[in-house]
Amino acid sequence: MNVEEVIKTDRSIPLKSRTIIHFMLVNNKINEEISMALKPCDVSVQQFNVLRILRGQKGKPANLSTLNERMVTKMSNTTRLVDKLLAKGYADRKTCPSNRRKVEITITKLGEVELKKMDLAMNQAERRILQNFDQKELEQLNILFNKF
Amino acid sequence: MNVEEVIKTDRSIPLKSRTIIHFMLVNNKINEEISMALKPCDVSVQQFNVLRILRGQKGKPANLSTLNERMVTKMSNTTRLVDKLLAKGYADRKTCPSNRRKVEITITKLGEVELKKMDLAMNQAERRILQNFDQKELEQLNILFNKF
DNA sequence: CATTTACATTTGTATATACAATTATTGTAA
DNA sequence: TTACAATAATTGTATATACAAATGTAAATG
Repeated sequence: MNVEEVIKTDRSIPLKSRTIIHFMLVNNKINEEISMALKPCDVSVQQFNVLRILRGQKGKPANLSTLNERMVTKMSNTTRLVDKLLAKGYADRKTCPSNRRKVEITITKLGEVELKKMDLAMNQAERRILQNFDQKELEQLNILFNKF
Repeated sequence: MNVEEVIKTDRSIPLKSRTIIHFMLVNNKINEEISMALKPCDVSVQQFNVLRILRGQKGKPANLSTLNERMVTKMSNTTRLVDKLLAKGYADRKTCPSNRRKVEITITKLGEVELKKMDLAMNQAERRILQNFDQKELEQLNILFNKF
């Protein structure tokens, strides 16, 4: 992927600007791959993400603030995101008996079954996205990402 | 930035998955910085991007498909994006005389003045985002990004 | 030269997201 | 124990984005 070629410019871009633009271009590609992979499962990346968190709870219910805290991309409306999962029957929501301000969200059996399929699709997408990287380069990437 | 800490998990994540999640976390941070930087200028990243392209045309008008082609993040509605720039008086739009299907978009004097301010804000954001990187690391990043 | 096809942009519509305001519940201090 | 503040979630609203359909213009074809 050549930056100058993709955005069709013939001028040279300062290294810092170029790095940011380059990053954004990669981001577009990754998003495309992932949403394409999850499309047959009929969930968004965010929904997939929340399901994974719920599964990680191992039965222990999660409330909205916990979900928000653990989400990769925080968004201002976790309520409505969970609404979608309820509508699909992938999650269950009830008010917390000990503190009725809170809410208890769990993944359903169906949610777990579907999540397995999503995992598969996601793994394939990850392999496609990172197909040109060897182990050492991936580690290098992670080290560099730590500096952000 | 430690992935496991940010998403609050205690399990170890496979390297490929970790890389993707790490990337997304960095993306969030970059987006936050940039939209914060551009907020006082009252434009979105996309609008800023289009203004830069228009300036790059050096007077030569651009049509919508050209803009779309050169935008870092392609989006399905360049018409309405340009509408916003017109409303702010940053751009000008007229139908192309030689081919009335096309449209000629140019940056206005005011647009150029404001874009200068945005450049400044953007440069500061870029410096903040990349403050922990030295020249060599930036080059390394760009090389690795090429592999996506 | 009438008809079809291709092109460039715009509009409609559904969904997503950001941000602020509101509701409901609990905790706390006078 | 009443009033006030803090917490947790929900709702309203404005804006953003994705995707498809529609509009208007030009080119090509018979």
